[in-house]
Formats: sequence, C-alpha cells, structure tokens
Amino acid sequence: MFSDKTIERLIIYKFLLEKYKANNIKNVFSHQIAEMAGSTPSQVRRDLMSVGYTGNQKNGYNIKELNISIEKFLHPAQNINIILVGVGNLGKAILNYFSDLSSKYKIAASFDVDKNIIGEYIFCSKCYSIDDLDKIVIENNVKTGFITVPLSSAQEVADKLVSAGIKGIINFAPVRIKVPENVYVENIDFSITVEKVNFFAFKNI
Amino acid sequence: MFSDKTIERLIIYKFLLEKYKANNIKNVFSHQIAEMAGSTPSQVRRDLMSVGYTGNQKNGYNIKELNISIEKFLHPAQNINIILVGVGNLGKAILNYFSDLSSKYKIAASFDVDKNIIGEYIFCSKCYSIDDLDKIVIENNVKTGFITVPLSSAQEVADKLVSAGIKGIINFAPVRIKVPENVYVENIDFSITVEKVNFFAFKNI
DNA sequence: GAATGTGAACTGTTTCACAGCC
DNA sequence: GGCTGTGAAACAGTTCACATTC
Repeated sequence: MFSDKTIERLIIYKFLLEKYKANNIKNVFSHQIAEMAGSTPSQVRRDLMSVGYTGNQKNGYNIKELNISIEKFLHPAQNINIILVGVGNLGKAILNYFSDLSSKYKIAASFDVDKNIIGEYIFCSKCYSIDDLDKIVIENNVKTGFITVPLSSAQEVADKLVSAGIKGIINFAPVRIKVPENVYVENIDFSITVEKVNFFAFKNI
Repeated sequence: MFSDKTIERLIIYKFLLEKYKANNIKNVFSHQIAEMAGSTPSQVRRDLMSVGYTGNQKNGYNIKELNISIEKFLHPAQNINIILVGVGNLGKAILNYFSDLSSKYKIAASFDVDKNIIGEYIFCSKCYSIDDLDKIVIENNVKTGFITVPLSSAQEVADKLVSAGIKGIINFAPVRIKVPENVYVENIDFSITVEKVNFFAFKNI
C-alpha cells in the first residue's frame, strides 16, 4: 500500500520541517518543501496525500499541523526503543550517534559476546549478553534492531532477533540474511555502496 | 541508461559469485543466482543483458567468465582509491572496514581537523589536513569520497570535495548536501533508516 | 494569480511467456 | 525436460495538467 520510497521521503520532509519550524515560520508551500528535499512539488503533494493532511491554496501547509500528521502517520508512539548487536567500531559509532537524548529513538540496550564489556554502559546504553535478548526485547517493546556483528555470526544473530520478536532489522554485515516474510530488512553494505558510487563517479567524468 | 538498481544488483551478484567460485563450482544458473541474491531468475537474466555476457542453455553461466564480464562492465581499473573526511567514531569504523588489504577498494587517505591525528596512520590510512585534499585527490586519481563529519561542516566539506574533482560522495551527515548535477551522492542517514525500518517493523506485527 | 488535490499520461522497472537451444 | 534471451505485458512510481479554491 505505502511504498518504501514515499515513507522515506515523508521522513525527510518531517526532519526538514522540524528545522524549519525553529525560525517561527508557520506555513510552507509544496515547492518550498520540494526545494529543501531535492524533490518536485507534485511529488511532495502526492506524498502528503498518504498522510491525509490537507493544506490550502492560500497558505499552503501549516508546518506544525503537517508535522503532527506525518508523525502520527509514521508512528503514533512517543518513544521508540531499539537494540544493537555487536559493539565493535561500527556498533560504537552508532551507539554514539543515538546517544543524543533528545531523539525519539533510543538504543535501549546493546549486546556483545565480549565479557569485558558486558555489564558496562557504552554511550548511554548498557551492554548485555545475547542470552538476555528475549527478556529485554519484551520488556522494552523493541521491534527494530541493528546487526553490526562480523559476517560469520550475522545469520545466527538475525535468527535470534527474529525469534525474540524483532520485525525490522538494519543489517551492516555483508551478507543477505534470511528472515521470514514479515520481517523487514534494510541492508547497509559499505562495499556495495562504494562500488556503486564509484561506478557513477567514473561514469560522470 | 543503466539504472541504479541494476548496478546495485550486479555488484551483489559479483560478490556472491566470488564466494561461489571458491568451492570449485564452474557454472551457475540464473535461478541459483536469484536464490542467493534474493531476486528472481528473470530479473537476473535481465540484469545480465546489460553486461553483455551470455550464458548457454545447457550449463547456464560460466562463473569465472561472468565475473570478469561484470567486473569489466562495472569498472575496468584494478585498484580504486577513495578518501574519507572526518575521522570520528564512524570514520574510524569505516577506515577499519576497508583496511582489509585484499579489497580492490582502498582508502588512500583520511582527513580531519584534529591536529593530534594529522600525520598519524589510522587503520592503514594516513590522516591529512584538508589543505592537502587537492594534491592527494589528483595524485591518487580519487573520484569517490566518504563524508563522515558532523552536520555543521558537511556542506563545506562537500564543496571542497567537489572542487577537488570528486564525482561520487557517500554522505553520512544528516543533511542533503548540494552538489553539481554531475556528482553522484548516496546518503546514509541512520535516523532516517531507523525510522523507516521501524515503520515497516510495526506495520508487520 | 498562485496554490492545492488528483485523474490521466508518462516513464521506469519487473515479471510473464515463449521461441530457440541443448 | 529445463535452460537462456528477449519481446510484450503488467506493475510501480513520477510528472503533467487542470479544475477548484483562496
């Protein structure tokens, strides 16, 4: 029903509007949103049809109301807990990124096999043994998790996340993990990204 | 002419075939590639039309030859140098990721403003002042760069990369950097990714 | 006049289906 | 039989264009 791409753009609009709101501007037109988001006015209007908020021809969209509508459409909850498995360099970088307490999204817990860090707080999140996964996922109503473990254990970790009830996975391991149909996976593979960008970079010379 | 999506899948096929090749298997059918890549047989055959290599009906595709054809199509060069600007947590994680010397892609240099690390080697790449950017980009024929600096300096860094001759940028800063038309940008924004995955995670309950 | 909302047209991508081949 | 290569069909996503509203 709702395409991946539309959802992604709505999230972008939301972040842009939040910044915009800061300077006491009340209303915004589709062409202004498009300009900021690198999109087109009709695309913006199309996307906004999904969320059900309608503007008007004189003032465009009321930023505050539009933002609330997008928020509600994307997810009604106030705070979202996520988890992260694999506290290596990349895991730490992501924990750091989300340690900003003002965000709606919080990494409720991290997991690793290294006994030296289990029990420690790393960037505001406590690190646990993977044995505690089920308990923490249920307690914190977690539906989304990062996989930042090495290739060799990625599938195993994915299986554990799925069996704990996780429905969305952001996977950084360079492998296509196999999950049931009702689990959404977003792969971020640095090698593939570099190769793709490099292809278009050389094409653009 | 060649779509983003086709290029990305070709890269995935290439990585999969490399693994496959290891076990002395010589040939592969489109349905096998599809199975590994999470695609469909017709999609695979369609994609392979772009690279110009044709298999045969008895044995499918010769893995070695197909791999060479994809490589040639994606990029003829043997070694590709890339650079990275912003040696924080995330920058280090990426430097670490690409420090594996067997990869075709090497981070030729990193850049940062921190005088304490300028001149040091971090995961096999020497860290330089941004003042040395132009020189290093030219010397190493670099066309692709990572931006892993904070939001506040992302646009400034992007401008410098562009003026140094970079044609492809992988941007981790949560902002839509503005670049000329002939520069390809791939944005990786953890907040947007989390929000998107979380949306589909809750939809899938 | 300049904006929104949206049916219709268009463009891009994926899948189907089948001729040709082994 | 089962495979590839590929026109044609189907589907998805984007843009156009205009009636309507302010």
